[in-house]
Amino acid sequence: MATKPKAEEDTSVRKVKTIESVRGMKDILPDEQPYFEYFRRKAQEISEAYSFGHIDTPILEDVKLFERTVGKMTDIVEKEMYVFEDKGGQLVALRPEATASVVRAYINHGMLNLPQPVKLWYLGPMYRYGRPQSGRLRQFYQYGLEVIGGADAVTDAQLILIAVKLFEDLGMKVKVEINSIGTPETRQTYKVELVAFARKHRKNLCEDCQRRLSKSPLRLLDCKEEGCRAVMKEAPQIVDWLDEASKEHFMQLIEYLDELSLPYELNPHLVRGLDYYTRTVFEIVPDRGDGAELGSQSSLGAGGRYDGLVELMGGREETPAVGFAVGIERAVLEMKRQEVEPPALPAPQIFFAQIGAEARRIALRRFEEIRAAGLTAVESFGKASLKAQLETANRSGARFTVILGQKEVMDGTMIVRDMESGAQESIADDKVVEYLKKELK
RNA sequence: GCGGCCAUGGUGAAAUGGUUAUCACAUCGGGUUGUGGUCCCGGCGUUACGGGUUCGAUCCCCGUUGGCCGCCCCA
Repeated sequence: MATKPKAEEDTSVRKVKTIESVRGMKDILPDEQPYFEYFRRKAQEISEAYSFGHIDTPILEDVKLFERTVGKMTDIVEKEMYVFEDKGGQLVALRPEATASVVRAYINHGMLNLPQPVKLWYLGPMYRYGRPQSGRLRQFYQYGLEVIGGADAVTDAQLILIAVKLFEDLGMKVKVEINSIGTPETRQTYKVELVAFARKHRKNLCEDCQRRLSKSPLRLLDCKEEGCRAVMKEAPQIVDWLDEASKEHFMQLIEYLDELSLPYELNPHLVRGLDYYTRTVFEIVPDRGDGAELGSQSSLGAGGRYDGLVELMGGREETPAVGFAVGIERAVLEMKRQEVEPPALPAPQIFFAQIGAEARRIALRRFEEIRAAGLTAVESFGKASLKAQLETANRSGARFTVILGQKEVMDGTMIVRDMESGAQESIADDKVVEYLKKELK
């Protein structure tokens, strides 16, 4: 007892420094989880409804996996990948996307011997080391679907339909933009053509586009500068350079979409940043009505066909595939913007309050009995005063509060309080569950 | 990776080169014996971190870190 603390010493004690989360990584707290859970639930429902199998792949992969698939020269691999050497000296990467892993799994597990096409869905965190912004984090969640082993445009059409339906199921308004970028070969010849065209108008292009000319000419197409847009309007369009088969495929896709009465926008300027895409590419963007300006991180989901990827990875030749992925944080941001309310958990039926040590001990057991009877119940056993407990009960929205105090323990009763009217009744403790069930009907 | 804006309690704000940094909401506790949604009272911050200028800095300067916006890129 005799210690006499609180002297000069105490004031000199330095507070321990807090540790912040790592840049671009954020906590998703309970009050935001309803949005994420709502998304996850709807994503799982639709995946299962269209008979996709669930797959989880490792977060860590061999660096070569992404260099080979996403493309060594892409920004994602070149600048944005978390790469490090593990203790065994292997170069590993935090996955920046999941398609490569899914295809690897398809090959590794001999899924080519399964009935084709193989349909898989996944959901999990991805990692890209970029400058964080709203809608762009270094760790972010993606949900995606892959259909491997299906060549027909009907597959593309159905996948686009699923993508749109998912957002509609979530109560959101979205638009879909589509384009075809043909094969790597046709893309190459088109690039040459496009560069030739752009050079002729070089003086009208912005500084960035001057650079893009040599670095990533396809990006000229979606520059937002007015001058560039004017020039690009006249530019050759990739659809006119498609090989016959790709053109045919694209036409079929459009027919299927028309058949589905699924609205879409042809966007000849839509291109993709990952090397593996072929033919169909599409993007899901919010539909906020009357040409409202969309921010730069507005794309909610994107996908396309990647016919060459399986072979590139060492799988069987000519295994066509399509897929798409959704950025869940972006979807959540857009849900909030469109004022979509995720379903809230229903309020509990019962709050259980106790007064005194003896009552608390028994309360613990009685509480389990109530739950076992199928009623939803909450408590705050850590609180002592009845006042504090009733405050908590009130906030919980519980319909009834069951009160067990010293007196009730002696009588073998419990008090049941109707939280709306404030009316209370004393009930024999073996009749309480029955009573509550009747009242809650 | 480049450019710009910003940084005050859990949240949203206010204030000043100088005694105990203001308010609201949230939260916790209390308003005597076991009772909520109203009311009253109280607790909760070394003004992001580090350095500098100054007799003195939350306020001025520099750096760091983080957030936001645009670019790049992408989901």
